[in-house]
Amino acid sequence: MTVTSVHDPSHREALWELEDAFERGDLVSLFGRCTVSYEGRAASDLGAGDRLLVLKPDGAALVHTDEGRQPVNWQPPGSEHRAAVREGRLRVVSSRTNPDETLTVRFSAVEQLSAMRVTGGRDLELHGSEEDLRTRILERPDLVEPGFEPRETERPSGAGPMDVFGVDADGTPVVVELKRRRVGPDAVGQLARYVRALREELGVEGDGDLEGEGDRDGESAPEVRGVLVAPSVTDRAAERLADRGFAHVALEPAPDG
Amino acid sequence: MTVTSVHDPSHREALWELEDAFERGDLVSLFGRCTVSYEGRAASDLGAGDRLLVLKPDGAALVHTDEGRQPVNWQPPGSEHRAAVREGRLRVVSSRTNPDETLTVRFSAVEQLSAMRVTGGRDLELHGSEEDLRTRILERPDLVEPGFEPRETERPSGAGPMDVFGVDADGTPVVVELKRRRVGPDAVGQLARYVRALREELGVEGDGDLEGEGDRDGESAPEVRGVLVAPSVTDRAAERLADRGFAHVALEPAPDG
DNA sequence: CACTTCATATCGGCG
DNA sequence: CGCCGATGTGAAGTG
Repeated sequence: MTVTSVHDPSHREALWELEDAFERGDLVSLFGRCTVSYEGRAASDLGAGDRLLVLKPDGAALVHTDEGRQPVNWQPPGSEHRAAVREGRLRVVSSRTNPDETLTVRFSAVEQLSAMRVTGGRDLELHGSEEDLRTRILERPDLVEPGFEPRETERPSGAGPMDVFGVDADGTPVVVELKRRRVGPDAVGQLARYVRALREELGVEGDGDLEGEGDRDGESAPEVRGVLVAPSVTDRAAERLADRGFAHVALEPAPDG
Repeated sequence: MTVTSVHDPSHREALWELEDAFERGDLVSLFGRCTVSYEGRAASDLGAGDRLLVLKPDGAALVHTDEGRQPVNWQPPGSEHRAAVREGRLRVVSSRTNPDETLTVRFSAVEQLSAMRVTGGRDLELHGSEEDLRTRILERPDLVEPGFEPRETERPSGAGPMDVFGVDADGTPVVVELKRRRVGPDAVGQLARYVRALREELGVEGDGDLEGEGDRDGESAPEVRGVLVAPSVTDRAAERLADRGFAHVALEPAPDG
């Protein structure tokens, strides 16, 4: 039997089933009327109501209401689950250290408890990620611009690793920042940090990070260029790109949108 | 009866129960052997295995394995759930528009199905958020620095609303950026954007965003100051704060850690 | 709607 | 274990 299920169990029955399930390493689903409290990185309290509590053998705990993709309360993997009957209620506690945090669920009534043996694949094949975008660019560098030559991915810098480093048709160093979706100003800031770090590393004067310094329009170009590759950018991001003298290349992770 | 539960149902039985549950607006929990595919913002495939599928009346769908806080696949609230029996399997499809995306779960065998009527509170009382940190500072501005006077929260600027705007003991404008936990360089970039926008708005020359311009050490101070309030900062963030001439104030959302 | 920012973000990779 | 950045991030607030 891969699933054990009890309907409207007493707290004692529920406790036995829970402890057996923990022992077996089963995935547990508990539904009933409960209150929830959390203390750790923050603190929270949730009044009485019907919720679905999922306890995973890796230590994860999820409290779900009838709304939202996110659990209303949770505990990350690596926690330890314990159960007991106290003051006429079934108490389930999940806690961990580093950081210290504890989730406590107190059931006044359990309406359904299921313990399930889980087997089978967990490996998800995902397509359309930033890595796909990088692969696409390495295979067809001209999509960034004619004459672009990638030299290195994850190239280290004083500001962290840059997505793609290369040179343009003139041999000028180019820092490329990749985003799989439409981006805001933060991505431009990220690109700017890498460009700045590389300018310092190469001892390039550049024209700095400020707009309107006056020596960009015309002949003097920055000696390290920044290119943001993303499907699209917000207006604010576009302004900031212009300020910094960076380019935007509209490109999706996959050939079609 | 607030919970309907069936063990090892036939696909037909499961389908009836599912359709009834959708009709009633119940929360559904389905466990069994299945494959999962998604297509939308990205695309993914997941081979056969035992998983827990949760279907919420608000349109959210969650596929959970025995590991991780996050569902291995999901569909956001606002989606529409449909079920059918096709090719000897129970097929559950959840889809939405804007963006167009579809989650498909195909069960070769359903081992447990529960439909649960959910009532009761969803309102979580949370403490320790950034808003708590703001409240703390507004009540005790001296925690930022002696003589600090908050003037406005969420003050608009060309770079978006700043957390707290005020003046220091000398009457110099101060932009305060709040973070509830330890921060990296991105937070400094965010603060820098606000400071810069305010300098432009006030027509202040300032000393720019670049370090080493030479006119900071000594008499000439920036005419708009930036202060980052957070429990702690990373080394890289500290460097960047120093570059920009910004201050860090170590403070937690709540009086104790 | 789009844009921006917060989150008990979670998660993975690297040093 | 801390730092850093990606995520089909999600969710809230605002214009």
